[in-house]
Amino acid sequence: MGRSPCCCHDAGVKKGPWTEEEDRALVEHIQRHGGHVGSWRNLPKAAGLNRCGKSCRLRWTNYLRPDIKRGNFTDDEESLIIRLHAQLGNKWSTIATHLDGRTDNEIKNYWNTHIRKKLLRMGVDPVTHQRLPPDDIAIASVPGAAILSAAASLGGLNTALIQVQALQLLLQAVNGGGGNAAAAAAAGLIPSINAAAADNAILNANRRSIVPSFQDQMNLILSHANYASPDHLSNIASFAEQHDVVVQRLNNASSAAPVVGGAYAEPLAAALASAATYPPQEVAASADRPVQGFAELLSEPIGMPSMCSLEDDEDAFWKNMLLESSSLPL
DNA sequence: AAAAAGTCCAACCGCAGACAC
DNA sequence: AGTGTCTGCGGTTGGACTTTT
Repeated sequence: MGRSPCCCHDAGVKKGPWTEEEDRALVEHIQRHGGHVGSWRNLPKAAGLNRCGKSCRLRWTNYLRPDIKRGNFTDDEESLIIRLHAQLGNKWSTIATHLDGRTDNEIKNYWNTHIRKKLLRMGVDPVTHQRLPPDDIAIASVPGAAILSAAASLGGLNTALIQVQALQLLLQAVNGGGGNAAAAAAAGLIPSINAAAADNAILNANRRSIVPSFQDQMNLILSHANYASPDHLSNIASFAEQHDVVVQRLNNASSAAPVVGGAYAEPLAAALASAATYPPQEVAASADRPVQGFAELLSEPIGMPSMCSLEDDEDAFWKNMLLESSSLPL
């Protein structure tokens, strides 16, 4: 109901950084009242502070509260913030309720100063969580070494995002959308993919997960690349459906030995080379195609999925990828 | 060593929902 | 139903600090 007159506009009310004495007065006042503030508007006078009630509330909730956790954000916290932001947008206070001891202000600052820039470096729009258009990031023209370097610079960012990025680039190349340049760019990601796969293997080794592993997703993509044309792939490139296929495969062959990191380089390079020189070689017998039916089910080709969109249940691949990495409930 | 540029984050601003009267 | 007050929220700012030139 409109804006209220605020004591902050009163002449003589102090603004700016808080002194130790002011902090002490505020904390002691709140402690004297058993941690209950009552009316923020009346608090400054009662506590002997020449501050506006609003300023006192902010100081308490963002800095002086005893349950506040200081220090750097962990990788898990960072991953959770990204996931929650994809789901909630700039609802910092809601996001803060999922992170013990972190304030909305702190999370907002961390997003704007760290995460946002990391996502942009990865070619991900921090607002929509979708990949930026190729014109914006010119990914196909970036040498493989530069992509690898960029991936390495991600530092603490959870490996799940590297995996997501790698898979998207790979699919783009395998689908033939980027031609030779895209294939070459994706090939440059092989070392990053291997590193991410190794990380993922470590993650999965510590728990029995029914979520498709990164290796399984890679194997599925490779299997597509080896027998299917780009046109065919464009029809079956729904991650939600790939997810179903992978789950089915896992159920059918749960004892299969996992593929470890370094094993990808050779078959992946071959697959990319094949995709880049479409039309491809001999197409395998249709009976061997696990996703043969999808092309018939879909009336129109499906484009690349939205990156990290957690609101869309059809994008179970992204959701599971991130859930797996954070192992935290929604 | 010093100036300029960039980064970080505590604190402020103003809007709007909830609630009391 | 209308109005005033309180509180919470998200966007923005400004100054301290760090890095680069």
